[in-house]
Amino acid sequence: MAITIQIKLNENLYLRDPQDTKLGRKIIQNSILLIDEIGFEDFTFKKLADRINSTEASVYRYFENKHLLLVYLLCWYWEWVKFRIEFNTINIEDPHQRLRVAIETLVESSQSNPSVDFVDEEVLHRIVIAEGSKAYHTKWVDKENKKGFFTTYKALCKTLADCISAINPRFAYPRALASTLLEMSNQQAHFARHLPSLTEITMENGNLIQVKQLLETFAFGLLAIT
Amino acid sequence: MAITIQIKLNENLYLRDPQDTKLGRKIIQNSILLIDEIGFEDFTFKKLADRINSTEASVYRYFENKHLLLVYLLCWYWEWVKFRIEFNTINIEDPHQRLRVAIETLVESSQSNPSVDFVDEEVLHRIVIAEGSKAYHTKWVDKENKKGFFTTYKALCKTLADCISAINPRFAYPRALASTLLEMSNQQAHFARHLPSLTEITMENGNLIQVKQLLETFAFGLLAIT
DNA sequence: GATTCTTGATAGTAAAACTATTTAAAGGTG
DNA sequence: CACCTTTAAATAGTTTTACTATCAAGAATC
Repeated sequence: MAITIQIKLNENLYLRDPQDTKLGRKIIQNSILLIDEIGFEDFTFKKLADRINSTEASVYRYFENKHLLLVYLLCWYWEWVKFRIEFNTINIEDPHQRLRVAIETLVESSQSNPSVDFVDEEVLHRIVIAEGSKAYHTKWVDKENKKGFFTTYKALCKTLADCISAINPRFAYPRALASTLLEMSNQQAHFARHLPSLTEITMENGNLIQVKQLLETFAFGLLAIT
Repeated sequence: MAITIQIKLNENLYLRDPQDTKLGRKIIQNSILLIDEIGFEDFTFKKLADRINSTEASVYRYFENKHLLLVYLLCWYWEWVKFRIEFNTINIEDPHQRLRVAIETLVESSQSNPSVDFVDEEVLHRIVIAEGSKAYHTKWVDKENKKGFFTTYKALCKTLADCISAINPRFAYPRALASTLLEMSNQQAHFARHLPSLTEITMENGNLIQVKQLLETFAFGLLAIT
């Protein structure tokens, strides 16, 4: 007996729900590991199939192409983050505290869903940092937005924006600040690792706490004054 | 008689300097237009070659692959922005005013270099907005960073960071704020166009002035308090 | 126990990404 | 200006990626 937290994603993301079958779960699990290892550009369904002792065509039964597989993984991640933020901020009245907890949850990559063993959340977070922006930097953005692929991300942005407006109703850019915080959390981690002169965040002793402080400085700094 | 402003880029970006030959300049000019039209994923050297009545192999003489061509274009853009910011802020002493002018220059995409007629700066700016992040979101970032491909971008970030530190020496994240402003200027424009609920910026009557105000609010809002 | 339905394997095609070789043109030298 | 050298560009490939069509085996249903 246990409570399991199942993540259900937009049906248009896949041809066959990968969570339903053994092969599907192997595809998710190993695509996360493989993309992390070799990067999204070098990642192919052929390489993935070889890794799981299956074939290219079998993978194509689940996902139309590798881009949609990536979007699936990113949706999975944001859905999980959104759940955790909602969970962690429930019953917290003070919007300052809500925003603080939301930011903390956002940068806490390691926390994993115990009921889903085929997703390594920490590795997935690395993928979000390294490849996340590729979800909406394509010529299909508008079509995919219409299909609802970015609904969770937008909802997450709204949650943060509502906090922001509650803290300071006179602040003119709640949604822009919210999306900037979401983007920064990954961007600055990416810079810390690859282009360190673009940020004060360092890789030493885990940049988790540093990113959290950075985001808090930005958010509360902007909201303190009108 | 006229002063011409020539942009010289890192030699490792190309196999043969495209600015030196007629074909090279046609490659630059038409790759900008073609990437803008069909997006970077669909862009191929074959399609480009057909468009300029040349061949794939001829294009390969100038650029190792399409990724390096994109990085070349992005470097071109940032080099031009950097020049304009330096030019526009020269002799301005007050760091507030320097930062204000820098932000304004940053969002002024339309201003073009009269001595280079084969680059449409406005179209190029659209490419930077849509595809810019792909420059350093690859598994080659570190190698390309070592080759100096991001030197200009980093220098631009430093210029802004120095302004920021001059305005408020006690602000703990000058470089992170600088890189965030650089990224935001394109990101928020991208959101305005494709995912409008993520920002207050709208597409109506040109989002130029709006992005400028947004960036100023962020920058000066964070620097006003300690 | 036959049949439909699902799932995975095999074998292919088309296009993209890149190379090697050949041909043409330009530039300089005796 | 004929010859040689150098460089640019075209032709014709190969390999890899992305994707499809067909087929076979096994499970579920009637």
